[in-house]
Amino acid sequence: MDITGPRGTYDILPDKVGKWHRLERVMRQTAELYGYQEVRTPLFEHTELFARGVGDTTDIVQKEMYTFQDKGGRSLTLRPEGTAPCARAFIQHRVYSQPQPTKWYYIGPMFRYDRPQAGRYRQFHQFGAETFGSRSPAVDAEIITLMVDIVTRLGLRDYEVHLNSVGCGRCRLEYRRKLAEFLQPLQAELCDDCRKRVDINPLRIIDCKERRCQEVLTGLPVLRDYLCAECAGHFAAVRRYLDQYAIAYVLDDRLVRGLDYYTNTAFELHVAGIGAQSAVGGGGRYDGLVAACGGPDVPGIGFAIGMERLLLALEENLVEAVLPEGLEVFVAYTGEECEVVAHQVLRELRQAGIRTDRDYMGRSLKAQMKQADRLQVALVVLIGEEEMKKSFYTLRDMDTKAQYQIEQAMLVTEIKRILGK
RNA sequence: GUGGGCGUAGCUCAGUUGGCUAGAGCACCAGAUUGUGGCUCUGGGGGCCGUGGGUUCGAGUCCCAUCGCCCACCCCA
Repeated sequence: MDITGPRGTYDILPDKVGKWHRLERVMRQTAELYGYQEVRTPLFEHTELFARGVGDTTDIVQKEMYTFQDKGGRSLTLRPEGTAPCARAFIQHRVYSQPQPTKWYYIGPMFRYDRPQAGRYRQFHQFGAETFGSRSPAVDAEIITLMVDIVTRLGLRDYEVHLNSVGCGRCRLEYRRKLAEFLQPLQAELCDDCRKRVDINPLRIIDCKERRCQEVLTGLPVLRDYLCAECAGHFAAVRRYLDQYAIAYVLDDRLVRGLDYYTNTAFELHVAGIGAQSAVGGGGRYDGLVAACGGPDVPGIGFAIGMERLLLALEENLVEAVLPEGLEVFVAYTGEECEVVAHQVLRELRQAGIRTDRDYMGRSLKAQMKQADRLQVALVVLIGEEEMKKSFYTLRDMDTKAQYQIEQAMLVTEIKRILGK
């Protein structure tokens, strides 16, 4: 075998799928508890949407997108995140003309071309929630509360919520001046990336991970100190709402989102011990995004949770999986003549809503019993020559090993009775 | 894009200073008085030892390349 799945992808086989069902179920239930409704958008969009909606100075757009041309020559991109597609759908269907706010959630695969490592894949899954249409700080708090609620309901215990505010365009203008003043004499000491960022996107320098940069940057002015009165008030209100619910968080000066349409609140959910990629979730307010995508001036805020990372973090706290609906009855038979009858009985049981299977491997009766045992069925219907001759079926209880003859016409009724159906 | 580790049966792994038909456990299949499961016993199938070159009388074992996986940098979920 030399064909394998593409790099950075993986298969979720049946033995693991129960954990995913559980994740998805809790996420949906919790979001709906908060009044969010599911939205499903395409897995690919016009490349332009992400260039504008994510920002073309970001790593995502610059080097991580799966972009291709379709046969009509359009440039399309597999979605690297879920917010821009939501904004697009919000605008395209003029949802803003409905009563606001609009509260949506989504769940599904995202695609980024990046070197895989622990907790990082090229196709990965996100749960996300977005609220459009309200500037209220109570909404910021709600969205953070929802994120925390989901992970705690799933059993996550050791996590940290990081919180910051990046203000609005006006505050940042002021801050950028201060930042430029501060960086001016230090430029030569910054890393190559940061030297480029000085002009393109100076805010990104703040959270540069290069040790040298971090040393150079001690004493860097803190963005939060330059918030305008309105933004400072908004942030204070968000914090009050979080405190009211006793949602713990740590203020993080280095938590930044660099693009112009990201405003005010920014937050991330971190978990230690799942590898270098400790961010399990993150989000923030993006009051300029809808307008940037060609819509009206409608504010928004949202977050996304990386499901693979959450699963990693949950592994130790053992998530109980949703168990699949196992089989209830196995129809065993001997010989060709009985096979035809067994096939008919199989049909009748299934039509009666009883989860039933039979042998397709030409197994001996002994092997069929073994298979029935492996499948963990409660009952086996045995159809052999003797049963045929005397027109009955043998019904065996696999737990008690009790076995008795039953009139053929009574089989379905009897099985239903035993199974309590 | 950069660096490190690893690649032997379906799975988890052994495989001595390179030496005869490459092993174990689990799984799978078949038997153990011919119509019956879970335990036990016996037997069996299954491996281009990631791939391609090279060194050698001889390579799973050494060298080179390549691919893949894992981890880390960068970045993010």
